[in-house]
Amino acid sequence: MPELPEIEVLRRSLERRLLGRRVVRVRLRALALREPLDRRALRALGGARISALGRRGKYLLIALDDGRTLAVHLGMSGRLTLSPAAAAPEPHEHLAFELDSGERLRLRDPRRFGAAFVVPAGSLDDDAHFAHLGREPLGEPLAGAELARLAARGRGPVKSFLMDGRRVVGVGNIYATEALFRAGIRPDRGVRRIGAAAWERLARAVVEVLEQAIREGGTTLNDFTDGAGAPGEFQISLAVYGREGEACPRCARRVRRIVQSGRSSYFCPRCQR
DNA sequence: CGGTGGACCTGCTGGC
DNA sequence: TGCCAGCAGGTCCACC
Repeated sequence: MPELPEIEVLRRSLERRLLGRRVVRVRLRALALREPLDRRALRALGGARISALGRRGKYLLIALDDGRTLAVHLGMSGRLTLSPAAAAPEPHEHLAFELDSGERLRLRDPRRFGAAFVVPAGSLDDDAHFAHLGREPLGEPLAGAELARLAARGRGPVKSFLMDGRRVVGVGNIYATEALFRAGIRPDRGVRRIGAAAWERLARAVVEVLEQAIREGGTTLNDFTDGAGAPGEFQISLAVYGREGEACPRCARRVRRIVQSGRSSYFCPRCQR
């Protein structure tokens, strides 16, 4: 479900309401998400105060004032919301943190592809979850030459390359698809057959599509919301993702769908080569 | 080393 | 109306 823009929207929406809050109590209702939950380490967050909210790729990083970090990944179906502690647990609410504000930060995840774990003080860079993650595409904006360099020893289709978190983080199926449309590149084109100009267009398209999606509150296809429960609006701006058979917004040709590595790709056969 | 395909889960939808 | 195949925003690992 959530790619970089959704996690960034979530981070910003939770930041104001979580900073300075103390964790009063930790509630665990599941043994594992995509990996076992470390009950002892999670429970031991009780008493700590939240000092910062960060993000690395698709991981939300909740920093505590003693240096520990609570890392949360939403997988495909995860949601993280803040609501009054008195409200009953919601379906698939596997993990929750009661705060001194009288609210509860709730992690729901029907498919349990997400993750939640505690990173000890000072070891964020060493943690195996983050060790091999690639470059953040925003901040210092991604450049075409850099994409070309990252792909230099690779083969295979450009869409798989874009979605490979060891190269560039945060770009999933929706935003890889949309960036390729904006850059005019077919998702099944091999990285070996992409020239400098196309890499430049692609780098710019990735940055633009991610930034626009953040501005528009993320993409809500089914159930994404920010920390307050508000849906995003970028789904209105999707040019081709999920639009098989519809008219290309640029040339009105029918959008095609193909399957690559088991994932759907959508593209315009006229605008993308 | 790099790339692919399957596994991990539950829930919803669309076609019959 | 009801059932079920197919599909879903991600990641990891075994295998070639």
